[in-house]
Amino acid sequence: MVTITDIAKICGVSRATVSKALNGAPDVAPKTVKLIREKAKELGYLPNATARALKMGRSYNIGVLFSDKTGGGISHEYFSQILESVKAEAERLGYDITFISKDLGAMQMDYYEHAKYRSCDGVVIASADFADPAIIRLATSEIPTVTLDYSFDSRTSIISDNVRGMETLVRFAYENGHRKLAFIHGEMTSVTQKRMASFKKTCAALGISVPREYVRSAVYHDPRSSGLATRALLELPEKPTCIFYPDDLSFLGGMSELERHGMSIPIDMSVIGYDGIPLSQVLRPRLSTYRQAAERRGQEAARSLIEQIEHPDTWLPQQITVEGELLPGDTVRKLG
Amino acid sequence: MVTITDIAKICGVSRATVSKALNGAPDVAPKTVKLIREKAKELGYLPNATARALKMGRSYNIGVLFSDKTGGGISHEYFSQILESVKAEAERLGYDITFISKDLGAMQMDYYEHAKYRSCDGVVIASADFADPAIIRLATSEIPTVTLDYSFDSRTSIISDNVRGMETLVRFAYENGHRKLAFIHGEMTSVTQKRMASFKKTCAALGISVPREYVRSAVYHDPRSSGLATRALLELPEKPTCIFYPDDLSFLGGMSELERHGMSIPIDMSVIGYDGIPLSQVLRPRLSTYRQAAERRGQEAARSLIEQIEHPDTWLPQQITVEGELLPGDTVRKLG
DNA sequence: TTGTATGCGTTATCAT
DNA sequence: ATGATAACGCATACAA
Repeated sequence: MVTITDIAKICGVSRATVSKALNGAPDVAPKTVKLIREKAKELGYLPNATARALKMGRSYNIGVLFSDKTGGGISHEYFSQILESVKAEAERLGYDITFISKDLGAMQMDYYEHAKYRSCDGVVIASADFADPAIIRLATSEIPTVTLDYSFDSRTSIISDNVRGMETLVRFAYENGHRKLAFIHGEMTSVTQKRMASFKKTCAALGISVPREYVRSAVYHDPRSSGLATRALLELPEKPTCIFYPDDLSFLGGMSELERHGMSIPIDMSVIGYDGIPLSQVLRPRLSTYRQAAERRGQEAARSLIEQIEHPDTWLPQQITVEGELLPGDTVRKLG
Repeated sequence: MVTITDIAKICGVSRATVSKALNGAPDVAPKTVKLIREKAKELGYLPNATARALKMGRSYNIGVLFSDKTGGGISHEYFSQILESVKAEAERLGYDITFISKDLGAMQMDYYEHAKYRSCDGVVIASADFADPAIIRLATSEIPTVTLDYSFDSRTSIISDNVRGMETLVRFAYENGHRKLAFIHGEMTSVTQKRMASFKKTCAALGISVPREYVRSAVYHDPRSSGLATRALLELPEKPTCIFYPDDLSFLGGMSELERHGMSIPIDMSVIGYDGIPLSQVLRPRLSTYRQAAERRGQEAARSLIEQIEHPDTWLPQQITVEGELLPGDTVRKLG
């Protein structure tokens, strides 16, 4: 391994000078800089991030936290899109990313400890159970953090406009003549609460009454449970004309169930998803859904986290709302 | 930050003793160990991976390389499954993972340099363009590596049984009475070559002749291009009875195209995918495909890489083949 | 403009 | 059984 010491010897200067020259310090003679840079390149010198981190107290490494428990593991398209955009933006700004988890090998540590252990400059918390004490510990620690879809006091968060999103979808169904709307929701997180409240509020504003039995619970990203909820809805004496699903993936469970009943979408039943993952627009008919801009959200998360890391003095916590958009698709039938 | 120096002071011993006690060295008095461990816990001491890495020359950190160019970005379900399983196995063995990419921030480095810069103990190379000089440099360097679906000389690789997989699928179609098989393939990688060769060889063995125009090219994980290929097949005077797609996701493009032509699967056309991602079995009808055990492959990759890192003396390069399995699904019609 | 000295937190060697 | 010391590679305050 080539170190600055090697370069110093060859160039006949001190290590300090090499370090300065390589880092663009102003107080080194131009020709010395040139010589050093040339030799460094020639020898294939590479800075050692580890040593640099130890010395500077900055690792240029940010943690990313995906707790799979919530059904938001990285293999779900929506979250992998977020991961990919966080990664891209972080790398653009010169940071690497490391996954933060519980229990690394034999040592048992919680999220906070893991992040400290790896000297992460900050952590993006995506898809986690925000009631978990371990998450709370991390999010309220001295480590800079950014959370997605949940706000901790005096912390920055990237919030999707769940209220507006759901309102948009309900109005879309309404404008297409639907008055019997069924709502299948995921686990009771704060996101779920917002969407459900917005659903009910918008319905009320439009003069639509939602019977108790039109609201069913399921699990996010789990087609099976949404399939069961769909079946229950189809067994009602008075069926809805449009079903809202917790997310696009969950809709697939409903799709199967509808086909099993010999029903065609949207002729016999209209459906609406949430998320707007690429898959939803590849299906035929295209799913009517609300697109949460995953890339923009991941990018914002990384950007604002690094902003906080690099300018802690001028930084202020904020809730950044990233707006989504309606993807009309073809699964909501126009009712006479 | 609590360091061993703090603990040493409080316990009235030297830093060396603390280090030994914490790492379970045999030459420390049991009661000293007890005292030190207690105080460490009390103070909330955490080892510093950075300092440890610098001193030991081992980072307990492995790189993961997904080059997006190949259309195998992490947001594709198959690759995110691999990522997730690599992560799980690495963590189980006490390693963190870091993404390796080109061009970190302002500094431009190639993959090899990035891995060195972060002191990775090894790298899992998944989904890359193996003709890329930068990949070759990394894979033939002194850094331990494991590749997926491509073998470098004297390196270990995790190979999926593409030959057997394709043979299985062709025979499956044959047994269901199909004799007119069309084949849509992805970009010409070594994997593609193997699958195509196996397709043709198996057809030949079964006495099936494959007209030139039944073989079309598309792009992996790109429904659109497979849709176009499908359209071309449907315009032939003599249509095939069964279409093979490059992968499950690509099939979705074909699905749309078939529906546009008013054709129903599998009544009017049989189709076969590849990969066996969860999505494929959520669709109705269930896709007939070949499941590559992504989790097992990711796990094997991590396991064998760490094996190599920790026991370089007894380690031997090997090609590990992970077998897949036929998922019969319901998209291949039984022909009279 | 350049060099010297020091320390970041840890582990390893060799005395004591 | 314990401790003093050096070293890993780097950046920086300060001296020259």
